[in-house]
Amino acid sequence: MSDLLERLRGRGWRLTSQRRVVAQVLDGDHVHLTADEVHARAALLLPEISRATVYNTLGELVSLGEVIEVSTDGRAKRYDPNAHHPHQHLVCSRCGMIRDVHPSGSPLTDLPPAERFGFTVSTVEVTYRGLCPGCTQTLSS
Amino acid sequence: MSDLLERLRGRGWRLTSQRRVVAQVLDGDHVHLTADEVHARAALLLPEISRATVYNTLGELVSLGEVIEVSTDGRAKRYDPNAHHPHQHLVCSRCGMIRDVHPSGSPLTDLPPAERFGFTVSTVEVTYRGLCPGCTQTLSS
DNA sequence: ATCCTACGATGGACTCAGTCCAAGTCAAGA
DNA sequence: TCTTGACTTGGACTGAGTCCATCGTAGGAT
Ligand SMILES: [Mn+2]
Ligand SMILES: [Mn+2]
Ligand SMILES: [Zn+2]
Ligand SMILES: [Zn+2]
Repeated sequence: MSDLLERLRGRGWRLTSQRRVVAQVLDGDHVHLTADEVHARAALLLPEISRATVYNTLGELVSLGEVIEVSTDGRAKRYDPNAHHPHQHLVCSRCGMIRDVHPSGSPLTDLPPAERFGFTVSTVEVTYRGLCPGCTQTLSS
Repeated sequence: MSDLLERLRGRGWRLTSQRRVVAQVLDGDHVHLTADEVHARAALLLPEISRATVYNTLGELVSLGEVIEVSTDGRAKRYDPNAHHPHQHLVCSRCGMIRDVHPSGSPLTDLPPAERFGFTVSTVEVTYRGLCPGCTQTLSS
């Protein structure tokens, strides 16, 4: 994720320790943390980082397109650093676990012009819901 | 929507004036109201109905499958009485307006077994995002 | 028609996620 | 090293939704 820090510097960002730590926490695959989880992990590395700063930084990363905001039903939004490889999500309706998935077909073209009602359609979001292996077992035993 | 009231009676529900009024407010096509909007409209017909009752009734209707809960990003959930005709949603990212749409293709089968990671996948939700005709014009002028 | 009571309604307190703001701090250019 | 505006901080605040003790009433029983 150090290339992310490079890109941010290129955009005129001040490289504060807080921003470095948030970027570090978001590094990896299949990462879908809530803001509070990001805050908790960041605080292990930089104890006095504030919740407000985590929210600010995540918001900035989202509007730069470096992180995707995933809103799952009623719970807290999740933040996904895997923004440069388009993908969809498979969510466990019991425990909330999320996996990245890559469906075949292109959902955007599945919406015929007659069904667009004059909208300028730009993105599509597909969420598969079901039970993860662990929860399937728990509920059937 | 009187058939809805019939079905509810069949399930042992007490037909209170509050439940009747909520059912009445939810009648119609392309209805996607927030809980507070349902409350406001219900209160025109039955002034002292409480927010808690609206939430309770909506929750019950959802778990009976009579109403669908649509969670749009960070805002309040919307409640959709069009539960017996499967459909997806087209949402204006600026003003929040929602239209029902019927994409071709079946998104559920677009997820190959290899991409299911042992999940028992039961539903799929597709949200198309873009600008409605009004907002497209506003932003381009 | 009246009574009974379990189911439902009420409103106010509470939680949780997220935003806002005034004051203090510090990264980085001069 | 100095300066300054961008950034951070913690606490107050908001909005959506839940919880709960208490009260009311739908509808079956008599
Ligand atoms: Mn993802
Ligand atoms: Mn709908
Ligand atoms: Zn699970
Ligand atoms: Zn619009």
